[in-house]
Amino acid sequence: MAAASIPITSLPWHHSVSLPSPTTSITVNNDRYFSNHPTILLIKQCSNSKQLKQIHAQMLRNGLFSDPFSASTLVSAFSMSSFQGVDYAHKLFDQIPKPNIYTWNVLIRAYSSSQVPVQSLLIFTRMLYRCDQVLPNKFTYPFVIKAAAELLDMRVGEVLHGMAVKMSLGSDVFILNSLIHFYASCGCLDSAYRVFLNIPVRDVVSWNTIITGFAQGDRPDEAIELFREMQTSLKPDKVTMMSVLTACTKKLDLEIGRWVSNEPKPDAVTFVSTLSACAQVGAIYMGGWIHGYIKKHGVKLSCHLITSLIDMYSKCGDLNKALEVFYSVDDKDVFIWSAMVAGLAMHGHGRDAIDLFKKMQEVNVKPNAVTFTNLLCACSHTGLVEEGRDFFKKMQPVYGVVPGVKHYACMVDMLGRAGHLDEAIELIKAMPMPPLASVWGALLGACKLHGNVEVAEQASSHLLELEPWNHGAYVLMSNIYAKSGKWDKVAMLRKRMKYIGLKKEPGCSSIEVDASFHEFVVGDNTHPQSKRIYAKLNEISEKLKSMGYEPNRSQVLQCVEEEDMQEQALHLHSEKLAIAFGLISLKQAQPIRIMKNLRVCGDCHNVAKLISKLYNKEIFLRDRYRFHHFKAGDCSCKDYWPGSYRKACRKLTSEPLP
DNA sequence: GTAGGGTTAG
Repeated sequence: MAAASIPITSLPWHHSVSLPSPTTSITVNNDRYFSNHPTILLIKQCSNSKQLKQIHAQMLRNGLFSDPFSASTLVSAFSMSSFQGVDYAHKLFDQIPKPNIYTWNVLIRAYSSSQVPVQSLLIFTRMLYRCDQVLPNKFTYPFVIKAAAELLDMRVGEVLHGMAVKMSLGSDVFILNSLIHFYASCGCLDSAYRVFLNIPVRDVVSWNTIITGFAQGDRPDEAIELFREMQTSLKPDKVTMMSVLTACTKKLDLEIGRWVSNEPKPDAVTFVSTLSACAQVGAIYMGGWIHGYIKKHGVKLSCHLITSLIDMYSKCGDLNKALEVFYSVDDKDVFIWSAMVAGLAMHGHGRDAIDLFKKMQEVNVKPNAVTFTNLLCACSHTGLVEEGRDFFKKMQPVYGVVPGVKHYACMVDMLGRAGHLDEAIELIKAMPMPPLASVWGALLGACKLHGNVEVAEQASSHLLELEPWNHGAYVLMSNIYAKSGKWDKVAMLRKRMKYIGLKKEPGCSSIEVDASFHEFVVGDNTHPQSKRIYAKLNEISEKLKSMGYEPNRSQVLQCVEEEDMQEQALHLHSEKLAIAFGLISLKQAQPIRIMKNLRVCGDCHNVAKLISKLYNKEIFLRDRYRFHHFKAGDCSCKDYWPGSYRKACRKLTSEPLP
């Protein structure tokens, strides 16, 4: 068969595209397969249905449509786009003589989240009655159960539940999670909870689903209780926090409702738990609203509540508000002082944190272990090594606080970051307790900063021994290898990660605009305002170039070879998208507040500094470890955090010792 | 060699 060359002018990436023709074919189980990967790649690159339709026409002409794999890929591609796309996918599906289970599932999935979820169920029954040896599998059930949940059809859901069990799929966690969602949607929280309890190994989604169920079903106390229980075995994620936030809001609503009907007012405990959820997700609007409510209704400000407020404002990026609350109280206990030290620390005001610590002693409040963790953290984040060493040394003899693992981790972090790797290692060796993962993690982080491969290898092997599932360790290690050009080792690590099923946590940034959250991942184009965002990014990029800015390529630590590809990867980091969105959607006087789940990369850090100057805009960026406050071209971290440790070290050594 | 894929919130 000769290659057919057809111009598809509307495809953006080429002026003309040749569809590959099948060059080889083999027969397996009476089915003929063609080797045609390029077609599939082509389909996967399509961004709209017009392009897909053109490819479909071509496939029909050169016989590729009779290849089940190509055809099902096409159906899948159509079903991904809008509702019209699903409709078209359905028509296409009907033209396939013997669809395989994957193709069935594709269509069922597409309908399950469409405007007509009932179609999912209809196609499912069609599949059952066709009797051509295609049976539903573990991928089918989550979709049909989802459709039943959408339709709130109790009977259908129960039947599906029974079928899945009969097919020995009764312990598949995906199916069971879907069932929890189904029963909860139908208002049968007890059935949902029973399913939840029967899951052999519960994952984050299981917990999230049941927590959400209770939160939305007006049983917020149970939701919050489950959230507490969850934390003993699993790390909550973004979805968990949103669900907990819902639960807290509900609780507050219920409390207010009860208060209106002359029952006891919402108490401080309610506010403490709600504020803590706000702090964790960075919901400053909601947090501020609660603070307003507290003031308006004269809720008694206990030390606990004050601590929560300070913590919330600090973690949401409003240090001034946190300080305002702090100074408005006369009688402060050790928790309030410690929270304020932590707030100053995470915003990079190490000196102020130390001053506060001194003031605390002047008024005779005795520091505890938490105070010292925060204090050492402050020293570490600002590079105050001498001070940190001194406090650590005095902890036990002067203040009577025995250093714990956390304090050692802080010290290792501080020393390592400042370049004293040997001293950090000596400290680990001298630890009276076994070093936990946090200690090795700190050492590994320092190795990344200083490009020390040998120590990094040791640290990561200790870390992975303790936490084999820690993908952060793999990513750090592979970045260290990449930085020193050891691409073979990078490849080996990626292979191993894949082998044990670990995935890199995708970078994700969120921004709160008028009380609603907007999230971005790398290269995200799913936001409704996506076009405007990218236009803004281009504008920024032009302006920065004219200022003489060059992207910092060492930040792209994947094996990307082409130069402009690298620039693109940098260009599309989630924090940049969020900043661009902030620029177009906030008023001039409003600062941009962004939260990132990972650490900010050096290039984004530079760009943020430049943008703060260029657009005269304050930017608060909370990353995994701390805050960066960008203003007039500078950052509150004084560049000590991401990459420029040398500068900070030089600054340190030139300063007189205390 | 003949593959691929799922659940939770707003």
